[in-house]
Amino acid sequence: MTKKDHILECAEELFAENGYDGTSVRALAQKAGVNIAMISYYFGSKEELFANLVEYRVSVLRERIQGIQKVDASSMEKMERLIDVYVDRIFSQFRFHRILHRQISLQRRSELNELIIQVLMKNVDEVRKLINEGIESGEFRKIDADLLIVTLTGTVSQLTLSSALSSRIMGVETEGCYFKDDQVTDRIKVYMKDLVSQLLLK
Amino acid sequence: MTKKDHILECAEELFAENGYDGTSVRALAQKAGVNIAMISYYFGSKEELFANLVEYRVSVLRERIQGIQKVDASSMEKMERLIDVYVDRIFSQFRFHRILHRQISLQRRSELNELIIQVLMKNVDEVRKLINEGIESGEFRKIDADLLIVTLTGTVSQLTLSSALSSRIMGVETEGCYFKDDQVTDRIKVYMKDLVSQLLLK
DNA sequence: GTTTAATTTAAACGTTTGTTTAATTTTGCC
DNA sequence: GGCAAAATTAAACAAACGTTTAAATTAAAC
Repeated sequence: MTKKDHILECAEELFAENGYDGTSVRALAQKAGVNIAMISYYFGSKEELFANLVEYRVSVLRERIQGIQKVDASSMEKMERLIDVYVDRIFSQFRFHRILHRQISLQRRSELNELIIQVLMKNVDEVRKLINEGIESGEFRKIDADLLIVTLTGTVSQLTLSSALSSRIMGVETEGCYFKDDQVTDRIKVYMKDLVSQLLLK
Repeated sequence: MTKKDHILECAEELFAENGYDGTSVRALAQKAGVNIAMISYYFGSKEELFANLVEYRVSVLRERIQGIQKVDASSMEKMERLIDVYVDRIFSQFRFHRILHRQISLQRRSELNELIIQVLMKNVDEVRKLINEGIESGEFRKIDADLLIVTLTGTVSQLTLSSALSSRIMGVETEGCYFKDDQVTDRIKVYMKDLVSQLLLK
């Protein structure tokens, strides 16, 4: 891992903990064990570092979902596979996911936010296609596919973003974080698969 | 409205837009049209102002839900009423809701975060009681009530927090914000009622 | 081994931050 | 009207911010 990547990893951790504005360049340099000038040297500015972090992570975002589409299976089987992939992926990159959604939760419109939304919408379109195919083939009942996507992403986002609250709701102790507890992630997957089958199957 | 309240309203707006760390005391004073020293004069510090804002808003949080419990109705009717109340309430205070969840999405544990979670958990407990009563009476099928709550709050949070994304998903133009569009809120309520009935009824 | 470029450093840059001061104006009360 | 309390002001505070500089060190190339 290059030093540049190391700085990005540290930035990811600090941004997730304290937010973008709450993280100073000095604190980042100290955590990464580099001189403060190295941030400007590598990235130009703090904001460019952030943009770099987004690009650093989103490149793998879409491929997984597209992989599901290609498999020859029923729409419900695809949906279940989607849930496995989605939950695993978000949970394994929960820090980045947290930063991403904290950023777009700011109302101010920036180019960075536009970029983030564009990337996420590509994934949304993939999922919507999957749901609508199920509806058109008659396998699924008619449902507001848009809002179902909001529910699926919203549920997972709630679990990752507000983990301090969610762990209390679920009654699981969160030494470290529950994302890495297989028992908990299984519980979430089982629940979400039950959710989509109840909502989609006739 | 007192001047103090006026400052809190302005703070709510700025915090929702730029985040807590992203909002300077000077910018707040300017928006509120008061001298910068008035913030310290009224609240002591920026952080105390934030705590004051939380208390300013959460006092009405619980009463509405508790009101539903007292009505003599079926569990499903209560759930539907809950959705109406919850969606209306969050949407009417979407700025505050945004600030609240942005705050607890920070991993650092502060007394303020503990306070927020405690308040929110009281509401969670009310809803869980409602669901579990329906299950015990046999009206509802057995379901992971904890995660259903995560889904309900997560869906609404996704709609309010990431409104720029959600509006794109739903395909609604968001001149101003869609929270005030009755047609959209109705669509959301209809969807959520369908969701709970599909998930809870046998 | 010398030279050139890349990397790293300590120090300082000018702003902006949250907060405080001390003087001034406004308000309410007798 | 006079007086004490409350409200408001402009100015300044030290500290922290993101960024830049120019010198020192390391690495690579010939």
